[in-house]
Amino acid sequence: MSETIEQKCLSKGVKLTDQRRVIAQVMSESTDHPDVDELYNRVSKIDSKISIATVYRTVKLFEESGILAKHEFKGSKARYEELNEGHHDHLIDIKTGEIIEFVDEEIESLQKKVAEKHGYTLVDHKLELYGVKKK
Amino acid sequence: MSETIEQKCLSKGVKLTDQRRVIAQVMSESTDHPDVDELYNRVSKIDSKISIATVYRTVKLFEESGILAKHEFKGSKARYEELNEGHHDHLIDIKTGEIIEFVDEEIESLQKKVAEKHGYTLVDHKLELYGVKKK
DNA sequence: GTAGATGCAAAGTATTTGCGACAAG
DNA sequence: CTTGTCGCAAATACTTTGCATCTAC
Repeated sequence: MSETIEQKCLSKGVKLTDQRRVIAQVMSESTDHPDVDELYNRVSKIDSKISIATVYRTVKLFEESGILAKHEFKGSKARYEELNEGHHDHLIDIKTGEIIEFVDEEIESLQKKVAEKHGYTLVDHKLELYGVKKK
Repeated sequence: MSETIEQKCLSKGVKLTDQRRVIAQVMSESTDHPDVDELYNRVSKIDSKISIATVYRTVKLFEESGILAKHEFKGSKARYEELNEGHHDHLIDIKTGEIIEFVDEEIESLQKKVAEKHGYTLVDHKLELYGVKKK
């Protein structure tokens, strides 16, 4: 098991409050990719006094601190997931909305190569595959 | 030179109006990837009576008809570009916002392979590279 | 002639922010 | 103590929509 979100906050100098601890806990326990509304719902069950403004402020802060990753999949709201060492991309089922995570080293290295070819150093990338389940 | 947007509308059964013709013309002449506001500005210079609601309605219609492609690059507004046969992905300069188009067949086929491996048929994908210019 | 398009302003979403009260370090 | 955070409600940004009118086919 790697560092918890709380530990990451400490090591990155992000002040911990009760609200942030609850949000961190909920994100850690989420295996899906909740949007802010959904996250707010889950957080509210633990502490109903936390406002949605705080949830917005916190996910933004965590994102800027490299603790959470924000995804804006096709035409839907922003969704978040915990960022761990293992980078991965997403395959989205366009029928069900299910999200599958995957890693493909070959694609990763080709991306770097493409950027280099155009005189750029690759800093970040986004790869989303949209598909339908084969019968 | 390939089909104009007007021709595409005709072949796809999209009714042509003066407003749509102006929007089509502006998009054809744009070599960048304008957002709705910018498109509205350009369109207004030709016909100042066209409303922004019509611009929104038209880009949506054109997108659904496969005439325009909508992109939602990191944290910015939706941007549009004309869709031609040649599919391509984007390399975005994170310093200047400049957008470079590229095609890499190898990555394309690997994407299909990844989807297949997970039991999916690839329907669509999004690949964005973010980089900084090398000195 | 009729179904669909337009302009306008009002209504929706998603997200951010000003401010006074409050809490972490 | 002091700086940053919180909750609240209002504000903002982007996009959609109801309705009366108009237009392409």
